[in-house]
Amino acid sequence: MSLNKVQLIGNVGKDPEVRYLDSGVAVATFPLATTDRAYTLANGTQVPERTEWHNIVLWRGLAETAEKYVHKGDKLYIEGKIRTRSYDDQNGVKRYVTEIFGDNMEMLTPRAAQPTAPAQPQAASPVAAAAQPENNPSDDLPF
Amino acid sequence: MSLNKVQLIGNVGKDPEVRYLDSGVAVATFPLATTDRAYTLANGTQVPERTEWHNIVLWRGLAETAEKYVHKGDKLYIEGKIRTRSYDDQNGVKRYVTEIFGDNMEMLTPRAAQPTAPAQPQAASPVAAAAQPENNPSDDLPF
Amino acid sequence: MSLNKVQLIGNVGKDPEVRYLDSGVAVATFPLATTDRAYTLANGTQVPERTEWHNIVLWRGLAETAEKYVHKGDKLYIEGKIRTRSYDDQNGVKRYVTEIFGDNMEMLTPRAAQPTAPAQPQAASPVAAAAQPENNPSDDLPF
Amino acid sequence: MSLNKVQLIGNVGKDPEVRYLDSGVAVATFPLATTDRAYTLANGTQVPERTEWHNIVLWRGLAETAEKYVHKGDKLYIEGKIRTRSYDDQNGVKRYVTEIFGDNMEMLTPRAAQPTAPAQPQAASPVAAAAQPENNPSDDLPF
DNA sequence: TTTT
DNA sequence: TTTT
Repeated sequence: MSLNKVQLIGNVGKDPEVRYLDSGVAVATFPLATTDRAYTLANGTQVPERTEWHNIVLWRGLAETAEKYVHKGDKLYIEGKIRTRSYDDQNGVKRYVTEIFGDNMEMLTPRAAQPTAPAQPQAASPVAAAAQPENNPSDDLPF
Repeated sequence: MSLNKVQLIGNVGKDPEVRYLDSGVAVATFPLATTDRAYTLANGTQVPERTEWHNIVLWRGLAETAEKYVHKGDKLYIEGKIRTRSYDDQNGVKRYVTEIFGDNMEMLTPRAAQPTAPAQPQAASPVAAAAQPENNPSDDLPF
Repeated sequence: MSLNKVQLIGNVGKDPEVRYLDSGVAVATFPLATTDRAYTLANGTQVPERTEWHNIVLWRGLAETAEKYVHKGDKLYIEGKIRTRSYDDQNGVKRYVTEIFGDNMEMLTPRAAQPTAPAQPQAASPVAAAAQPENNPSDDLPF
Repeated sequence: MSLNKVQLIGNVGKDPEVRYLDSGVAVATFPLATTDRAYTLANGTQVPERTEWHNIVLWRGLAETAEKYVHKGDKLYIEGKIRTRSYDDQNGVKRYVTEIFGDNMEMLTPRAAQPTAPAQPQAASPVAAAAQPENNPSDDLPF
């Protein structure tokens, strides 16, 4: 009885940072920018272009794909959910950060010619992947 | 070349607060809860139910519709975009809040029998509305 | 590098028909209606309400959930992909039918009070389900 | 109480065909291909890549944008609704065709360097556009 | 602060 | 063939 879905097409602001939890689970994080075009209102007001930065978080297989194939400047499609997390800052004040937990990603930047794939029959293209059941948190994940 | 889209189905946490800007533009805000069901991982870990609260912001016609028809507890479909806004807290520290600017809303809670509509020819049902072109910010909006 | 996504909120036109393939895989089909409201154009033209019927196809776990819990008249959220299939009609003429292969479903019609669940520890609610990896076709599926 | 939404990222199969109704309203049609990757089932079955062709229909401003900027081979994001239409074939048999009425489009193929825009300050980029209220049918539209 |  |  609930839906929490986000879809973004934007540009990667920095190369992904990938860390591995003790369990071996990969987590990738990077910023993604979406930009609203400038436009002019009926009353003549000019609303300037505006860029929104999204904190993308990917897990497991998607994180590993991002580590290998996603780079600063790439255009990506990301589908996932909104997740707000709280933490205490250095002054002990509770802070909130909103992240997008991606469960589907499509790379929209054409790749340079791939090196001929060495003998990996019927392997699906690695540059896109839907979250597998393993995109579930496990004990040592912070949620 | 950009997409910033959010779709939520959830429950309204509080009656909308509606204010009117000097220009007469209505702005409605209210919290919406989406809930991920509990589930059990392959390894037996139980991940509990988790509720995410979204700060919904509606403008103009949608805000007026919300003022009239949206109530605490209602189930809603909201479509819109993610928007992060910063402000200085009472200590002058920069804070961020992420909001969902809705541009489409569908009310999913069946209404009690409506009083027979008194002579209002061809008026579309008011309980759902897509943002009109006027869902644009105007000078006195804070962005 | 591709996206084919459909999201529907509508009403079930008939109880689902469920069949089981030789492999034991369940397939459910039913029609779902979405309705565009009537509205009046700027030039005064009245565009009447219009209902679109979608052919929903669910596989495996989702089909079994539909068999148990989905009924004519229910309001559903369905997420999936568009799939066009061809067949030869009785005159040997090629015909096309477009279906929605659902991979996520949320039941939006509140259920009558459920009988108290008899001892089924930590089972997630059955009335909503995301496609599991097994929502993949198998040999004896017609695609 | 209803949602009929389609989102596609795919490649344009042919240059758009654009016609103008007597009212001056532009209508563009073209095929768009989305492709599911090949994959291998747990049981070893190989499911081959599969391409789905979608009949895209754009109206008014979007149609004019498509006429100017969309070409065979381009990658597009299209958002819209599913619409099934019937017609009688040459034998008087009723046939159905499912189309996607787009109301939002983003061009994902980077354009060659644009000729320097001749003095048109603050004009929004023309290569993307959301349907305006005028994306409504008018009397002389076939629906 | 909602709902199941 | 649903629903408001």
